[in-house]
Amino acid sequence: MMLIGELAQKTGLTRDTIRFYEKMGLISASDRPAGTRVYKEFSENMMERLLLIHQAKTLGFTLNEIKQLLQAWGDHSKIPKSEQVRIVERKIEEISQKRHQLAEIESYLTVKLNRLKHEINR
Amino acid sequence: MMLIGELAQKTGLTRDTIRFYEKMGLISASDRPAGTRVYKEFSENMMERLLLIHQAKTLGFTLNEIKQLLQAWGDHSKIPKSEQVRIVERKIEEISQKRHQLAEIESYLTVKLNRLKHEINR
DNA sequence: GTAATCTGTGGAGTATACTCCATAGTCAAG
DNA sequence: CTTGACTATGGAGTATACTCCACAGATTAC
Repeated sequence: MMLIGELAQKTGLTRDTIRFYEKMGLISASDRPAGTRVYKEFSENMMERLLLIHQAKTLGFTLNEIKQLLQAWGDHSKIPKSEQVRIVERKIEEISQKRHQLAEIESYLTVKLNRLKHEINR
Repeated sequence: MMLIGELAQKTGLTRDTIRFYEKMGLISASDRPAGTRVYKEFSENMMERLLLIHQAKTLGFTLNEIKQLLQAWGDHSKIPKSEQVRIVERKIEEISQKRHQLAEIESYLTVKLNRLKHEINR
């Protein structure tokens, strides 16, 4: 368990971003009393979740999409298992599509690159 | 050559989005006089470019990143060829990273999926 | 025991990428 | 020759995802 500063340092995200994600319900924290106030404590699990969120974001998923996916495997999820399976299956399908698109763009860029190199050696 | 309505219909983007991209310099148009005003005409080339832009966006690239990339192969680009090569090479590298990340997330999801299915058949 | 650094809250502000609207000119169909 | 569907421009508004700030209490290092 760790406080927000340590979590920020370990994930490379800012405290504000982490608080934003917590308010959005992407991650959860437990309360730790501190005098008249309450600090928030985060688990290793939440640290890994943050890294996953960050990765998914750079791959073009929105926070709402990610949230829906994360809810599909919370043990206390109210979503029925069969529905959870459907959500995860759909996400895997989307990922496969994205990989296909990346391959397409990559080959497109490779052609461009070879043309450029050819122009240089002329 | 076509006007914006046809381009919108063919790419699935809205006119507003296309105008926004044009103002941003992602695509270009030629002028076609129409009385006291001027309409804009777009080539097949620009249509394909829009599809590429759309694809790149769903893969997590920002419009500014895409713009930089597109500028790297404009014939009238002021960027030296050697620099163009570097830009395209870097993009290809990023794409390869993204593919790696997608593979990671996919295997993560597949594990989750199997666990869920196992829980159902219990 | 006090200064520096941490913590939370609330709210305002910013960047990106659109999206909508009002106004007004253009053009093809009947 | 008018009506309906197209076009452009300028500017306001929206959704997403942060980012920053002021304030105030908590903790650590000296």
